[in-house]
Formats: sequence, structure tokens, C-alpha cells
Amino acid sequence: MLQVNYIRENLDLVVERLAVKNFDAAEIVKQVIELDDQRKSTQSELDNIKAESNSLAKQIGMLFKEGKIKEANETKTRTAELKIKDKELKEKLDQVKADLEKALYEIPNIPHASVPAGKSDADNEVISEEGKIPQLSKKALPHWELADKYKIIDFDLGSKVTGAGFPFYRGKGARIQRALINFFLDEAADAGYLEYQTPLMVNEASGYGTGQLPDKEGQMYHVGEDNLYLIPTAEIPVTNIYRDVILKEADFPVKNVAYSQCFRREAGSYGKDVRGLNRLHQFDKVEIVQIQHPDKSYETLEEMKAHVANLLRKLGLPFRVLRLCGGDVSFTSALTFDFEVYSAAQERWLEVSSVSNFENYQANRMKLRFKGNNGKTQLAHTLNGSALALPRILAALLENNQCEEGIRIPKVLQKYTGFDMI
RNA sequence: GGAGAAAUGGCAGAGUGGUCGAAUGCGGCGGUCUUGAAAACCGUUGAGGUGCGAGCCUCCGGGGGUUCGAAUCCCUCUUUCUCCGCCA
Repeated sequence: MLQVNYIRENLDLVVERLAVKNFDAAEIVKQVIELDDQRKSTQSELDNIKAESNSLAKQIGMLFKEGKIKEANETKTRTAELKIKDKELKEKLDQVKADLEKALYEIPNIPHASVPAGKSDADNEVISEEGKIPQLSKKALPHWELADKYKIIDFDLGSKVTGAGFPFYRGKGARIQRALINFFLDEAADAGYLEYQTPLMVNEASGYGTGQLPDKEGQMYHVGEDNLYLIPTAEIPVTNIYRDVILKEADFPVKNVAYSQCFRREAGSYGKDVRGLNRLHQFDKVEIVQIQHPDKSYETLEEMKAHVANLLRKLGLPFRVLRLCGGDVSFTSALTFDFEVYSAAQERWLEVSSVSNFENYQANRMKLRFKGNNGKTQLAHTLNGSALALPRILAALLENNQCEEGIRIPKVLQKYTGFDMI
């Protein structure tokens, strides 16, 4: 969430910038400042009451020691009054704080200056495109038919055992999944990322820490009995490692990577978007996360972008990079680049990675700070990106690499698959 | 799942009702000494709110309670450890 003092000092700028995200902040920003003023005044009133109580308590202690029982008891009547006020003020303060927090949770992150205005994904800005789009024969099949033809992914079986969006991978299909995961993890390790295996369920505090809660509550699977959420991305456990942590400046950059299965309810999706591997409820993803000094986070964003581009290059997939417009950039992100690969049989671009800088928005929620060389404690910046999400990569590989003899496996994957053709 | 014990500053560890935000040791930082380093010695060293500042206030796992006063007593939750049971 945004820092109240930042909002206070940059009122007009905040409203103006949030308009790029099509968010009218004028009212809520006023509300935040009013609530914060109330918080301050209530707090200081309470502090005064407490100061008086504390000093009276000390006096009473002294009086008892000196055997002045009568005076001590007289003083006690005054503290009784203070206790009542103390309780009232405490309740008021708790309420004001809760209201303030709730209001802050409703304000999205401020978009970076380079984020273009726009309403939807149609307004995203294509900033680069590379790789050759393959010319397939007329007999070319979409990946769900290839999956069936070679018996490598069974969607019907998934529907039977669990439900739509939970496919079974089989034989070479399962093997290529494992190959992709290992390839992505090895590439990340070579780039200096520390590998984690994390819990696939997280508690409420972690959900709030990275901002999925309360914003995307309905998109996560929730295990009611234990109040845990299935992770929609490894970003949550990996970033929350640093919740309530104060790093040293020398710790930067923190570079972590995790493979995990991801679970998304995808409520409201339909049609051709969800066909085959295009959108699943459970999928595999390798996620890179960095925590960086505020002065260097945009350099880091470029570095992460380059890492993702390199993966796609090595896999031989044609891809393009988009700078998300204000209407499409996520609630918590300041700047996001999406990577899309071209899936030749479907003749469409598929999003396979999203690389974002959250600046201190997540850090403020989870109190992720660092002690600077100047001795001051301040908020760090968090970044993350998919490197990469598997299903659409697999879809594009299957479609783009199909030929008479079968499906060609990219050279870089062969040492992991142990075969060069499906 | 059952029984018991515990949770204190970066770490270890004292404190069981009153000048305790907290002894002591280690670690960190600064200094003295040294050609340099080590050792030794001296000093310093948690987070947050508020205020121009002096200061005031909060935090001893979380929440609630008792009391004039709680790290210390009570309740509750969470976590850890030991024993029993079950188990990949």
C-alpha cells in the first residue's frame, strides 16, 4: 500500500497518476488524510492519559512504600477515571486505524511515469518483437488436438478426476513438463538466483503481504477449515519470506527463484481463452523474485526482462514484449512488461510471463525494510516475474514445432527430455 | 490425536508484581594501541508512533483479563520441544 506521508506530500500527483490506472482517487485520498489526522490526535490524547497514569502509578508505589496508605488510596480514585478514558480512546484509536488501513488497501499502486494511458489490454504498447513466426502446413493442428493425437495430455481424464482445467500429463507430455521446469531452474541458477521450494498454501497475512488479499480474494482457492489459501503464484511465499524483515544494504540484490504449482479459480473466464492449455486452474510456473535498493529497482527490472527474453530465445519461440497500459497493469504494480509467444496453429499471442516492479507498495504492506549505509531504515523495492509459466509455452512449442514426423523438441531441452521428437 | 514443558533484543541467556526497554556474554559498529592484523581496553549498538526539539507513548510470540502498576499473575490462540499414538 501507499505510505500516508507520501500521499500527504504528493496529493495532486497521486490523484493525477492514479487516473492513468482509471482510478479516481480524489475522494479516498481525502478520506485517508482525515483518518490519519484523527489517528494522530487520538493517539496523542491517549499518550497523555497514559503518561499521567504511569506517573500516578509510580507515585502510588512510593506512597505504599512510605506507608501513606490513605494518600495512596486517594490517588487511586484518579487513576480509575483515567482508566475509563484510556479504554474509550483505545477503542476509538483501533477503529480509526482499521478504517485507515481499509482505505489504504483500496488505493492501487501509482503507475510509473512510462505507463501509457489505456482502458484494456488492447491499449498495451508493443515495445519489441523477435523470432520468426513459423509457416505451418494446412494440416497443422491446435495443441489440444496434438495432445490427443500423441496422447501426451489428457484433458478429459482431468475433468473426470477433478474438473475442467486440471489436465493429466502423460508419458512424453509429463517428461517435457519436467524438462521445462529443470531448464528454467538451471537458467535461473546460472543467473544467480537462489532456489526455493515453498509451501503451496499460505496464510492470510501472506496474502495481504503481497497484495492478493483483499484485492483478488475470489481468484484464490481457499481452504476454509484451516483458513489457508492455495497459492496462485510462488511470488506469495517467496516474497513473504521477507515479511517483517530488515535487510542490510549489503544484502541487495536478493535473488530468489521457485518452481511451484499454481492454483487459480479463474472465475469469469470462458470460451476460446480457456481451450486446452490456454487457461488452467492448476499449472506449473518458475517464478523469479528480487528485492532491491530503491535506487536500483528499474535496472533490475531490465535485467529480469532480459532473463525472460533469453529463455524464449533459447526455446526458439517467436515473442513480443508489451508495456502494460494503465488499465491492464495490476493493482499492486508500478510497471509491468508482459511477454507473449506466438502460437502458430491458434494464430494468436499467448501471455507467458509478466515482469513487474512493485516499488515499495508490497514492502510497505509487509514491512520489508533495509538499514541503509546512512543508518536509516527504509522500505525496499520488490520485483517479480514468471520465468516461465509452462502451459502456454508447451502449447506454443507443440503447435510451432509440429511437422510430418511429429513434434520437434528444442535443442536446449533435449538433455532434459532424453528424446528429440514426440 | 493425547499428556507435559517452553516462547525475552542479531544470537545465547538473566529477570517471577513497582524507577525493566530489560542484567550479562557473544556478535555488529566506532575508537585507543599496532607498520598492518589479532588480542586487550574504552565507547556504542532493537523497532515503531508523535513532536522543531527536550520529551512523551507503544512493543518481552498474538489477543484478552486481573491490578494503582504486568516481561513477571490468569484466560485464550499460535508456534517450538519432550513423551505416547498414528503415519508418507
